[in-house]
Amino acid sequence: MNSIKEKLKDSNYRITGQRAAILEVMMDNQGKHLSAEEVLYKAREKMPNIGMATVYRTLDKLASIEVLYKTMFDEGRYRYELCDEGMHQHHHIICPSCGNITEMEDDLLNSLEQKIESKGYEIIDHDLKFYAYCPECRNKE
Amino acid sequence: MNSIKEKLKDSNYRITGQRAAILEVMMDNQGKHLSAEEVLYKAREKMPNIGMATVYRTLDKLASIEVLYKTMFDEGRYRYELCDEGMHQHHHIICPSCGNITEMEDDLLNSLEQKIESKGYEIIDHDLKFYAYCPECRNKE
DNA sequence: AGGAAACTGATAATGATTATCAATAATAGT
DNA sequence: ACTATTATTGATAATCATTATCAGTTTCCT
Repeated sequence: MNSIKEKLKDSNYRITGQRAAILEVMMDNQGKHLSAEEVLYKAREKMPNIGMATVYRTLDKLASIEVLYKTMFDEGRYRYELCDEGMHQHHHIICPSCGNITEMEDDLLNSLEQKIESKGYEIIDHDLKFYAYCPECRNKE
Repeated sequence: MNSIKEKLKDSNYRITGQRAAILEVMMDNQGKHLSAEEVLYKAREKMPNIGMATVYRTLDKLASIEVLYKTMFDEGRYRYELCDEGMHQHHHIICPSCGNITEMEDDLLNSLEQKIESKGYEIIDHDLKFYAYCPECRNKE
């Protein structure tokens, strides 16, 4: 939490009650992938008058300083998730039935990245998603 | 082209001038990833009165019968691309500078998919994207 | 040719996100 | 602590991509 505040200050961002509330929400929901709307409602439990524009602005700022990941899960809106310092490559498994998003760690992509870099590219990031019915949904049918 | 028309008929879809024009556009731009807006303008060169709703409807229908891929490239809108029968796993490399999208083929993910399936998931699809400066853009600086 | 059903274009509606702007609050320097 | 500077806020309007509506048109089967 303190290192996050340092990051904010380094970028000339101020630490406001609203930002603290949003950060709290993200920390309370570590490992989850929240939409801006979900963050708004959860943040209003802590600060009832917080506005939606503030939520969008804050989430984007936090993503720009790499405190949050901002990802589009093919449903037409972004979701935000707290960065996990320790985790290196983390991929997502999305269940088309219940919508649940599971994370998995694996360094398999390293060799592919080397291949791409050997062609002259400079890789910044990657994004790997699997669309797969989860064990729970498969059993329901 | 004929096999595509078969697919349309099998799904009770009619072959109209508009659909033929859109298919032509997609075939003229094989390997490219067009937004609905781009398809609209290109289709209007062949059929000036074609409406945007028709483009959206047709692209979605063609994606539903697996004639097109529909992918969201993290820019807030979908892009469409003609399916290539022969290609198995095809991934995308997106240059954040010029926006160009390159394709690559690689079957590396098979082993990861097996791992996921052994946990009880039923994989439907996957999506792997690399964000990387392309050789051309790297040289410009 | 005729008729059921699918399709079309124009337009309005939606949903997510972004821009605007006057009022407010956080920080640095005194 | 006080103040000036500047970032930030909430409300609202605007934007952008996409979807729904609907009356009129076209396709295609017989």
